[in-house]
Amino acid sequence: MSSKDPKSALFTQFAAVAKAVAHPHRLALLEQLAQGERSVEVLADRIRVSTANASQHLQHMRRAGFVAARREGKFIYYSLTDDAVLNLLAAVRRIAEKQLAEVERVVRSYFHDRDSLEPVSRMELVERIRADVVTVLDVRPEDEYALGHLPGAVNIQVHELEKRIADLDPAREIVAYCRGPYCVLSYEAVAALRARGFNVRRLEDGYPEWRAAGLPVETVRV
Amino acid sequence: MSSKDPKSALFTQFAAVAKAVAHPHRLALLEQLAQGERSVEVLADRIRVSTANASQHLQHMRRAGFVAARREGKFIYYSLTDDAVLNLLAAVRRIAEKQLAEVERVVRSYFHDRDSLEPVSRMELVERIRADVVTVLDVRPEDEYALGHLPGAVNIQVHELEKRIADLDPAREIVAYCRGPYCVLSYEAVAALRARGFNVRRLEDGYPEWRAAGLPVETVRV
DNA sequence: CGATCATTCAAGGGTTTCATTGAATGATGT
DNA sequence: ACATCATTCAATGAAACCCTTGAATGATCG
Repeated sequence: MSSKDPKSALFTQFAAVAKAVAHPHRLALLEQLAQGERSVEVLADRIRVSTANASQHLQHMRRAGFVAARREGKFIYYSLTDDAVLNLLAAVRRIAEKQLAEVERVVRSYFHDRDSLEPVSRMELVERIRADVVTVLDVRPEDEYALGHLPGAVNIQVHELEKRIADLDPAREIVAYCRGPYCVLSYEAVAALRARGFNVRRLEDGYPEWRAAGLPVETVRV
Repeated sequence: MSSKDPKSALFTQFAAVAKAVAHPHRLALLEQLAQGERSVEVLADRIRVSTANASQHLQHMRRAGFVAARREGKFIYYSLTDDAVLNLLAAVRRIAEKQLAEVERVVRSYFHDRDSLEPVSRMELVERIRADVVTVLDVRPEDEYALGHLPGAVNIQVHELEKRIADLDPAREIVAYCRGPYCVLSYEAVAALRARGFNVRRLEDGYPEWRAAGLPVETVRV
């Protein structure tokens, strides 16, 4: 490792960083961690892998400096150490979107008819929140909402939309958001609410990108 | 591959993109390609691997959409398909610099005393070129210079500096640049010229970053 | 056409990575 | 102290990756 010439030693280090994001499970873990701190068990459960497996991947990323572990009681909470990791993920996504036909295909078949949903940009949403002309809808699970959400956002999960439809003002435009650009939940919410006649659009990205952009967030007090 | 659920299919695609940069040789190839088009043999020679091996890595990256191949005569020239790849590399570098102590150590021991060299930012150099108060010095090999260089740059390689020292005006400040932030050549040039009493600094990045930033470049006519 | 050269292909063996399993660790609560 | 629970460790086998070697391809040139 350090017996090679310095130039290739550097490339070896850079490659180690890239390897840390070069596995589907690790990307899934990072997406979860971008929402906030999580215990190993919760993470393993969310991405549907065994606890031991999740633990191994997390340690791999800890060695690369991507995540940090904190013990509290009998749980160990992992979190991102640096928002630069989000930039790396964004760079990977951008290339994948542009260059892999396969991604386009998957996205289209999964997020049916993406274009018709006309996503709202972050800046546009900032304006509309200030002008108080939109209802911001957070469709993530309650615990993620509690760890942080957009200012004034209402938290209703997709499967509860029908039950709590009365909480939404049909006269106001709604902007729904979720975990990130590839999170399904907000697509589903938009589809469901449109079927009910609401004027609703998606935010282009999700909560982590909003926070990383330095825009204000709220948390639920415990 | 496509039998899995769409979410993990997406992550698999993203991981494939990351894997394309997750090997030291591939990173080295990309650094070379960032300078411009190159044939397989030249690339293999530059990074000191066998032709077959270089060919394999190049094909790996072609499958990922990073590079394109063009046949001309009996040579096949590879080139970057997209400047977004440079963003990805920059994101990897930034994380490595920030989080891997090892990188810092290697950089320090190799690029002795980096800080004392006070790099010049791109914007600062643009100003100084416009004011015509600097000599811009390109220390890369002649063929890379020919493919593209900063406006008005003089091309002198490090091993020829002594011979051509008369070509440089000792009264003007010199800004040296090279292939990229981790290219040794410009460090060596700065050290050599300082020893001769010149007022000389490095450009913070290199030619590829300059071009990717949309700044003007010149090429040598054939 | 036949020779030559750059590149790619195909097969091999060696190494690394990955998921699973069951045991070990370390903190909590009785 | 003992039982419990979350996490990590260690070992195993399977799969993926990587480099080398030698043959195949496809273009140029005599």
